[in-house]
Amino acid sequence: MLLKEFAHKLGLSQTTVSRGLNDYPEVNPATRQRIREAAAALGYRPHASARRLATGQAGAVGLVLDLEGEVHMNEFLLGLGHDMAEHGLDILVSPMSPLLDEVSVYRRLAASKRVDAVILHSPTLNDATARLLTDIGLPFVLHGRTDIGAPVAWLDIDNEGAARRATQHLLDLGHTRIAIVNGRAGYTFAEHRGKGYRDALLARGIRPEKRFTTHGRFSDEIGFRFAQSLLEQPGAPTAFIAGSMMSALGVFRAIRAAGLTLGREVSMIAHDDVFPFLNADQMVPSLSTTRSSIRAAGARVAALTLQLLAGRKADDIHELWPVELVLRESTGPAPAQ
Amino acid sequence: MLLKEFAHKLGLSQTTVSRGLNDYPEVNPATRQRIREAAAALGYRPHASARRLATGQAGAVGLVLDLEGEVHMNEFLLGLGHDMAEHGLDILVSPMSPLLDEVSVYRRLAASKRVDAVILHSPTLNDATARLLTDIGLPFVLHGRTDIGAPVAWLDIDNEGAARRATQHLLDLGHTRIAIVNGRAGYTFAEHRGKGYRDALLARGIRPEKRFTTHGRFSDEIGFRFAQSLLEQPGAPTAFIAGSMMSALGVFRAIRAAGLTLGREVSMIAHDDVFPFLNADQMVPSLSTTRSSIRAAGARVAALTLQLLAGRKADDIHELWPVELVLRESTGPAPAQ
DNA sequence: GAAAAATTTTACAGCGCTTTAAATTAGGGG
DNA sequence: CCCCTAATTTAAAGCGCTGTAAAATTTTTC
Repeated sequence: MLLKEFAHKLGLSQTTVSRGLNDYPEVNPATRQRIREAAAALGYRPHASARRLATGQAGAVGLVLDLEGEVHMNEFLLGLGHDMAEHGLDILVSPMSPLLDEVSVYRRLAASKRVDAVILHSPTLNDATARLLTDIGLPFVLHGRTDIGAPVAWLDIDNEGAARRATQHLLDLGHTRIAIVNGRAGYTFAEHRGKGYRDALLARGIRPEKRFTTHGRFSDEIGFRFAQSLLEQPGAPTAFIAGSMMSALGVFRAIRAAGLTLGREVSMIAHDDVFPFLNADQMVPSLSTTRSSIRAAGARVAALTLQLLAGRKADDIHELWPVELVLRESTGPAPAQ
Repeated sequence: MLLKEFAHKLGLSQTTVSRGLNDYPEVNPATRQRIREAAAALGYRPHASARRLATGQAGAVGLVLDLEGEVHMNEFLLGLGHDMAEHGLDILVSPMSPLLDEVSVYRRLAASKRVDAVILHSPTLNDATARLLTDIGLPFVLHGRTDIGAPVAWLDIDNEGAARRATQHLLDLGHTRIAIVNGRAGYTFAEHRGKGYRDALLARGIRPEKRFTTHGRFSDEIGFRFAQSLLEQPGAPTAFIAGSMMSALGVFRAIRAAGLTLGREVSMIAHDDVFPFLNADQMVPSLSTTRSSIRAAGARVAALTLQLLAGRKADDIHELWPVELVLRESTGPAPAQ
């Protein structure tokens, strides 16, 4: 049904109906009520494209995803969804494939005014995409952080602090050879975690060994290979920090394959983004983790995006979330030499 | 930049430029070429909303996702993305949250003409959403199958055949007590798998035992609990069929926890949707699987959706993909009594 | 070089909505 | 009961593009 017909049925002009639905103050409350009810009853909804053309707003936010080997996006999306739906904003997803050029994807979104803002994730320390969007003038909210010498709205978790605390805790337990399965080099979260890890070691006078760090996408396989190769070396680590639950599974597998027991001969702390299908608490032994809900982050990013669109300055939108350290059975005192 | 300005720069009329970009035959090839190049060089893109309003096409497909505990969607999206991007179609994702009502989400998409079609996944045997969309008249392509007594465009994998062959293979190896971690009851894929499993057993004169089947969302935890409880019972199963790699992880963990060896005392075949972060081939022992790439399915669903929008009859769009059985180390002869 | 075909242009009517400006109605005060 | 102001409602002008119609121009054909 179109506005014309709907308004006619109500015996009102199109203008009044439109205003009634769009919270214009000059509409008689009783009239507004009547319009609202009729819209719900008859299922009238303004034609999205017409509305967008008239208002000049796209009514959508973009999400350009590099999903290859990505496991977090589901949860993030789940968080994002509710607020966006509530405000009538569409989420427009552009999965990147190796064949697509990221720059042109963004330029297309911007030039054709398909989105009002974009949500960015997994930035590098000096993120090219963030710079591009700044140049284009397309507003964006970053899940993570980057330093591009320009105002950026962001929400990030304290990866550095999380890694530092995890490392400190392992040190407190007497571990001195601690290995870390980190994310891909260059990405802010991975660099921050690396810094927290190294700083904690250095603070205790331990020089980080290069062989104790690996970088890569989070997968069972990479965790397994890294841990397996280390565990068969002399001077093997007695503790691992895993960047994700996926890597933790692999490390766990390698520990077991080496005939060792997690929580006794070898300790591990994993970073847990809180996936419903992989529960650190339910594992045997249960897994100590640095925990931060990526779903909650998604929900908050949605709210921040709405604020950005409502006019709040990007420079004013910065949130750093603390990460909790949850100790369970996978961490124990370092074995005696 | 708007059409008016762009056309002016080219010294052409808006009509010619519009036609040039939209493949009208009456445009001189040389002119068309010039328009194309200028558009690329100057970054001109028609205003999406204006175009949509004028053409009456939404230029987008909807994806209403129940992401809770869902792990497949990433891969599916990745498959979907390329073709959609190539045809300039947006993917509009509506993550469902418990607070949102699915019916109203679809009605909203339809009434406001936000999408030209919808992609549905994980249907039940007689899917309410499919019926709703049929009633509303919103075209859709189903990833999976349902029987609603009306034409439905679908692409599905042969879940029944996959489960049957997996079960048969285990029977061939001498297993008679075979347990299955199935998906949520009522969902077509789970029912089909259940049927394949039971038929294979019955064909060998074995009555399926109720305790050997569990239904639920795919997670490490459910696999673990189910397998653990069965393995400590008398007459424990000697083989498992896991509905997903996630459940397989849990079953594997329970087998190990029971002091048994996968591939020797206990066999397992898992269904593998081919996730980059969880590789059946790389596990120790490597996992026998029924395999079907969900990413490939996504890519094909995109193509089918485009065909549907191009006018192909829904009734004419049915694809059933075979599932391959890949034998690796996790399956072996049933242990002697 | 005229006729026919191909290409481009002008002109404009929408697409369905929002929003500005103008008109109408209602509410008070005198 | 009329006038003035405030509260509501309405008519009409876009938003930027596509697509139809008809005229104008260029190119091709014989």
